[in-house]
Amino acid sequence: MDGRRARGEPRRTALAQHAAALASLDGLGAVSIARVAEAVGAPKSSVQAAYPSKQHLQLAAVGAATDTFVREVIVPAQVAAEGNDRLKALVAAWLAYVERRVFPGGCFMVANLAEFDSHDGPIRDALARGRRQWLRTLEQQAQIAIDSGELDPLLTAAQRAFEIDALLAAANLDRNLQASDDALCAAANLIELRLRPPDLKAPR
Amino acid sequence: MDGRRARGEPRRTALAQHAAALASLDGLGAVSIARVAEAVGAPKSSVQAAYPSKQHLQLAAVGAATDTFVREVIVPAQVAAEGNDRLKALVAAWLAYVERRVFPGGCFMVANLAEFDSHDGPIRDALARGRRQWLRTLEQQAQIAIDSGELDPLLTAAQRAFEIDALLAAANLDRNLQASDDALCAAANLIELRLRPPDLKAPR
DNA sequence: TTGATAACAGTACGGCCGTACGTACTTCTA
DNA sequence: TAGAAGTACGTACGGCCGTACTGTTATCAA
Repeated sequence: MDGRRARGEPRRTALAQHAAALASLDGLGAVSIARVAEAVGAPKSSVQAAYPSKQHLQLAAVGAATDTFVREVIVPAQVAAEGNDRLKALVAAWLAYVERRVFPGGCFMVANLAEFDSHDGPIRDALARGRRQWLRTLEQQAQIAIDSGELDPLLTAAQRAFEIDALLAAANLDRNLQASDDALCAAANLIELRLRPPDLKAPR
Repeated sequence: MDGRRARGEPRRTALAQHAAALASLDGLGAVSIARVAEAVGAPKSSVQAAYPSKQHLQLAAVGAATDTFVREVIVPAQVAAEGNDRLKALVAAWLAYVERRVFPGGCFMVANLAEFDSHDGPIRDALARGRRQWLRTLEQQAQIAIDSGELDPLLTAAQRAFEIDALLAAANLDRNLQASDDALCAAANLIELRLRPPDLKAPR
């Protein structure tokens, strides 16, 4: 335990969180050392003291956003039973995390993946890793739901995960474009329909 | 007809197309006058002569991309009969347009909507307008398919359009992340499943 | 023919950015 | 106790960018 390093850590996490918030609005590319410094009320050189380069700061922002995502979406859904209930809980937690504006620009991942999907490098790797973990979480629960007969086996677990993520990302986009939460409700309804058990496929 | 203005138009369209290509890779925000000028081998001041400001150039890039999208996706699908066939043709044309790398970074709209969905202004408006047109095109054909019994009325036409667009956008993302066209095939399979007529819902 | 207009090219200025240093103070280590 | 390491701040430099300004040439209208 090094008190010298520990002393600077609160500032580092504050910087990373502010950087993540900025990135959710303007994209990681627009996160400059000067803007983050201004956001926390510190001189530019202090930010540089905490993170040796811009890329380090960007990576820290991705890390902070990933932690936030786990805390706000993954963890709350753990109270639900595995399978379809957990799947629906993950969806509900995701929509709530976007609606609550944990990040001012909606979902951090959705906002930044499109920007870096064509640039290889550590930032894209970090973003892609987070996305894969999220998809795997969905896929695991979908597999359980399929195995237990809660979900129609017409679609594989991977397809279920892909579909849910795609609908959520599109809902995030429409919410930001329309400046209204209606898109989130619409997506919730649509996903609910898609997650109905096989025997409810034709309700009447 | 003014020959002076007509003389400069090829250069303007060339600039807009190069700008759109750059934007599909790095985002519209990273499209600088200097980079576009270098891409076409002209001095910076010539680009400024063609477009009075950076924003005009960005708007022209959106316009050029919209035209390209219509030419490469909307028009080719018009040969299919209206309804489910047209819907499948639109999906196939979209996937082909991404796979052929008409834009080097995949779909121009997907790449830039996330960047501007939180910044109001003329650029966001232009992007949102293109998106709404695309969704309306899908919705119209979905409505025809529903009315003629080709699609399960469990989902509304708007939900069908939203779902198809979401799956395509996610496919574009995965294609870029994995640098492989498998994601496009997977999305094609999934959408094909989701567009099956009602009597094929349970094939066995 | 003359003057206006527009396509081009060159130059220059101010702004923001990332980064490299230099410095003072605190904390751990040898 | 001396030195290394980390935080924090100030300053300065070079680079890229957007834009303004000037000038040249070609076209159209009067």
